[in-house]
Amino acid sequence: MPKQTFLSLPEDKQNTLIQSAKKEFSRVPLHEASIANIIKDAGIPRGSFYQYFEDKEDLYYYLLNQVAQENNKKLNSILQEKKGNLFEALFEQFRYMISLRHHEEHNDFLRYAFLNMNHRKENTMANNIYKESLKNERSQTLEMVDISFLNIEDKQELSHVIRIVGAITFHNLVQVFVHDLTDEEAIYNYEAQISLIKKGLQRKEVD
Amino acid sequence: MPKQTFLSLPEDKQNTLIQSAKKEFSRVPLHEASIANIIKDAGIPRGSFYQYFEDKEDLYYYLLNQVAQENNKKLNSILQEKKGNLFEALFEQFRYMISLRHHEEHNDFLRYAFLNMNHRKENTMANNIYKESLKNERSQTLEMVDISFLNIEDKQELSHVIRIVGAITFHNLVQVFVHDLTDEEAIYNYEAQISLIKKGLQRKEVD
DNA sequence: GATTATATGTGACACCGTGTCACATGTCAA
DNA sequence: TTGACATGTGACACGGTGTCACATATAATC
Repeated sequence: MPKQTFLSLPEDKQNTLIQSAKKEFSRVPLHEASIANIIKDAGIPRGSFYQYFEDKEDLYYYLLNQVAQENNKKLNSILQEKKGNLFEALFEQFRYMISLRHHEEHNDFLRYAFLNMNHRKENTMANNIYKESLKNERSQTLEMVDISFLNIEDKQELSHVIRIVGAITFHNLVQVFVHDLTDEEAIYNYEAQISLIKKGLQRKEVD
Repeated sequence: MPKQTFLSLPEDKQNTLIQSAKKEFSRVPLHEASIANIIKDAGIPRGSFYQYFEDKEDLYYYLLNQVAQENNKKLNSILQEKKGNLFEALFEQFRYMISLRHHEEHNDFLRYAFLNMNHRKENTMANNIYKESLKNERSQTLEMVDISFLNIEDKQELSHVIRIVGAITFHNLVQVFVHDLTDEEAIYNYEAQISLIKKGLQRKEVD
């Protein structure tokens, strides 16, 4: 998290730094990005940077979290629209996520995020839904899922469902960027996989 | 891949370097590991290192690939033992993977690998099964799966099944290390999730 | 065995990025 | 005006990387 010093900064100065940071994180993946470039672009001295953030990661995950919160809002609105049907909402959200590639609003920020997806980034993107689902904490998003669509006994099992679809969704998103899939290819694969887990991977006994 | 120079080295000199590398990669995650430490421990000059490997990653993925090949052999033998039943084989393999934590043979090498799992590491660990499944290349492992256990039309769909169970398996392995789960917790979660995707996530219509 | 060519070993060095610290400047209250 | 505290600043020490000119070994040819 940014230090208080940063949050007290006039908004335009915050934005300048954020823009420069996004620019750098869109140029190269996190581990290649340099604070030197960010402050040069933003025109602030090195010492100031460390008044605002702990380090490069601190700034990066602050930005990623902002993006994640936008996505989360989107997911919530889709879930509402789909009346709690998790699978339909997932498709819609997946389509939305891969469509973001074509807007250049976030430049290659998301692209590099997915190309170098790891546990921490995934958790940030998932907005801690994983954690909340485990601890049965109230989560606006989870509350909206209508479990009557799901083949589970109780709400407890929902956390496993969330982890399953989460893992598959992230895996597919990574594939999109790694293999530069077209929207059609990406959606085809994702639908194939979600369809499989919906109906079950195990062949039913022939009675 | 190591350069020819390294492969031509007398075996004991290769091993010294490999041991030092494993030591360093067990001390800290890849991005914090330093060539300086490895060569100091192995007692070889800096210039020599670059005769043998392109860089730190080159060495790291060479080691990870060795571990992956061992795991792959293990998986093959389990698949044979389980007569091609993918799900039973997965359980067994999962148990085996988490049991590795308790041997200190690989020290914390695997631990840091999973704590910082990303696309490239996952792909290396999966031994390119993903790729092979996509391109319908012959893969010893894939050939051993008896698809008559699976709810799929043709062999083509097997690639989606592999990606699904792969994504879930890796997700669970990462959780093991991130949350320091006990063997029991880890197995319980994994079984719950595999069981769900076997029978299907979607509630069957009540006729 | 002498000579040449080719491969491998070596470590000093230039380069670059990080995080810190002593000092400068601003803010605000007494 | 003064002092106390917060914030701004950039030079610097540190540590890591990859390279390059040179040294040494190995092999091949006469």
